[in-house]
Amino acid sequence: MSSLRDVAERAQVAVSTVSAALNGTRPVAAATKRRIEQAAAELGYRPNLLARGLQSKRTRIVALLFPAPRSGFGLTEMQFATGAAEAAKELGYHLLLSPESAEPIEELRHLTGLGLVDGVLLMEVGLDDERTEFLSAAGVPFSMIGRTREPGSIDHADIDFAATAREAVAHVAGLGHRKLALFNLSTDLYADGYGPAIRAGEEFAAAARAAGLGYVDGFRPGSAEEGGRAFEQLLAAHPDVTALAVMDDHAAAGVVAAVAARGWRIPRDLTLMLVLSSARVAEMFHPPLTTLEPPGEELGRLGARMLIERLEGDGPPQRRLVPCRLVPGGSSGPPRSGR
Amino acid sequence: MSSLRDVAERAQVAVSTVSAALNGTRPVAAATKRRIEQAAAELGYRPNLLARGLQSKRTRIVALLFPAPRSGFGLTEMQFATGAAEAAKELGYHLLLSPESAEPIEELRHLTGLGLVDGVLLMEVGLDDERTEFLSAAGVPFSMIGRTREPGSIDHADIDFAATAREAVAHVAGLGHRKLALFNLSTDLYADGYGPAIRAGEEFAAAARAAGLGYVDGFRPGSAEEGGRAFEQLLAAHPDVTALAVMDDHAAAGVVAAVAARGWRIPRDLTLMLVLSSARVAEMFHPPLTTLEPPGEELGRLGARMLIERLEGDGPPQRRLVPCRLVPGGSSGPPRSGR
DNA sequence: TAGGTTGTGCGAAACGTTTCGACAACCCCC
DNA sequence: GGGGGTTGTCGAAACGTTTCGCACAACCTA
Repeated sequence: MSSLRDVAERAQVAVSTVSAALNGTRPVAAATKRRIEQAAAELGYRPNLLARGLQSKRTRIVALLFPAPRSGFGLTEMQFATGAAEAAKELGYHLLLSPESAEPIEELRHLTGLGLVDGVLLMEVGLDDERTEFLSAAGVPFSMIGRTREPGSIDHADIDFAATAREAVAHVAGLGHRKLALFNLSTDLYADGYGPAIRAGEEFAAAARAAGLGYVDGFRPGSAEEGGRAFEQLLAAHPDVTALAVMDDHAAAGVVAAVAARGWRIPRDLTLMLVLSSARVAEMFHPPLTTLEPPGEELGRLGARMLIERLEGDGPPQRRLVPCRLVPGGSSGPPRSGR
Repeated sequence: MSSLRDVAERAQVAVSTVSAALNGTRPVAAATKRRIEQAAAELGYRPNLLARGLQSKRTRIVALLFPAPRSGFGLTEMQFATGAAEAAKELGYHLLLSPESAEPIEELRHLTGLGLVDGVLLMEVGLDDERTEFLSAAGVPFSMIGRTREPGSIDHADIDFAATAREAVAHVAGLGHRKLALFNLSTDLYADGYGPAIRAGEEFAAAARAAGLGYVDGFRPGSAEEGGRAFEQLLAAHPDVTALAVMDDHAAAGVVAAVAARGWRIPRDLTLMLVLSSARVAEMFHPPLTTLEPPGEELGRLGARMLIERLEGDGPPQRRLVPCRLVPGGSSGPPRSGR
């Protein structure tokens, strides 16, 4: 690899002049500059990021803290990573994929102590997340995909659950339904204070109320079997429910099976929506399910972008909420008439 | 951040001694060493990776080249990334997630010219892959997940298609089936010379022949609709096929629907297997499909590990082939009797 | 013509490591 | 008690940048 010195020699100038010319950090005469640029091009010069980082204290590398995949992990989490990596690249940054294990704080201390990364991007943020406190205290710039209970002045990008719920409610209300039920994520996650589970629950309730729609809540099936059982219980307790939103895709599979088992058809007898799961999964069903697809890639992009903007200069804290995209499938229809 | 100099001052020794003591790179008296270690611990010293890399020409960072997600992207690709990141971490390395775009060679030139990464991990390797030639010529260490037509002496980890096919064939043969069909990946991928598609096709044919099993090939449905149609065509042309392996998960959904449409049941009338797709997807079906699940995480781990081993010292080129894991579902049974 | 103002380029220091030759102290043994 | 070997430590150079003070010429202004 050729270095700044090689370029300087070839262009017959001092090293510092080359640096200045290439970075535009201070004025250089046009002729000199041209000579330097040509020399650099001829040598195929690339600045050494390590040397640059060592001197400038800025590596232009950010880390994405990637939790150990829990069971429900899917495409969305991958999209966070790819979206963030792409956004970083567009802005001239690099993304480090840092798996997290059981000792997140210790690892964070290690990672940030290395001087390798300028900032950190957090995903799968809990309602109360010790990592945010650590990073704040350590003075390490960071942003979140998701959010804590009180994000305060921390940059974050998250799903707009309120808008998502409104859209879902409007969708079924527009078809004439009068009563909607929500199957939330599994009890385990819910009990952990998993943000999306909590917020989706709250916002669906609020949206239904605002729309004057009947609403049933409280089921949290985490598997196909539980999904089927929950569906039967739901109908037993609330026979007038005609539309159902399901957050766990396995549970949705169970519902589909239970619907078929009782001789019903979708969407004739039930309007079924998949919430926070990807359309790719929804297409696997027959008919393909109407889906509220989380904007994984965009959230990843936004998270990375706001982190980098914070690194470059400071503005007010940013918060970006993006609603899920409603992908109509074949599982939506008017409510079943009479009984 | 405290530096080596701070530690040296506190321990009352020279900087170079601290370096030697901490890295064990040359002997240091036990007492001195203890003093140094204590000083380091008290200061919470962490070596600066940039300075270290600048000097030693080794950053202990490897890049995973991540292609722009094509349509069929799924969990497996994510597992490559997470597996590789974890393996790297265990070995004291870091993983850079580098998205690829339309100009892979130019990007590769850029990335490797920066001096930031010690080596590169390639995934989604084509049968003829220009990236391998570039990297070889540039002298950049790399390994592959997947393989080119002629991997030669390049380290790689890939699916053991032969063993996978044998296992699938043995599975259905053991149930009494006499004739098996394979629905390969979509025509687009196949025509691109997508390795897994080609190799799976070859190996299934070979395994069936070796087992004395009838075998039908040539279908490449890439969607649910195409899957259903292919299934009807298959039965029309080969009514004696009783077992079917499908590689595209959407196509599998179409097959399931077509089976139901003609009043058949799985597994009573058809044994259906999903190949190269994840069990998580297979569970979405009713009944859950028997799956040959690709060892995504392990391949990621192996790829990273063999790259790092190559960086650390050299041995003979490594090749590791790992078969898919057979996850029995409810879609396997004896062949339908008579017609 | 003297003094100030630009415009341009240079050299040296610094970032935090690793590496390597030099060297002091000590021991052993003749 | 001095030569030769061993053991442990030091200091300086180097990696490839960026940054900053300074030098020097040319030009303008009074």
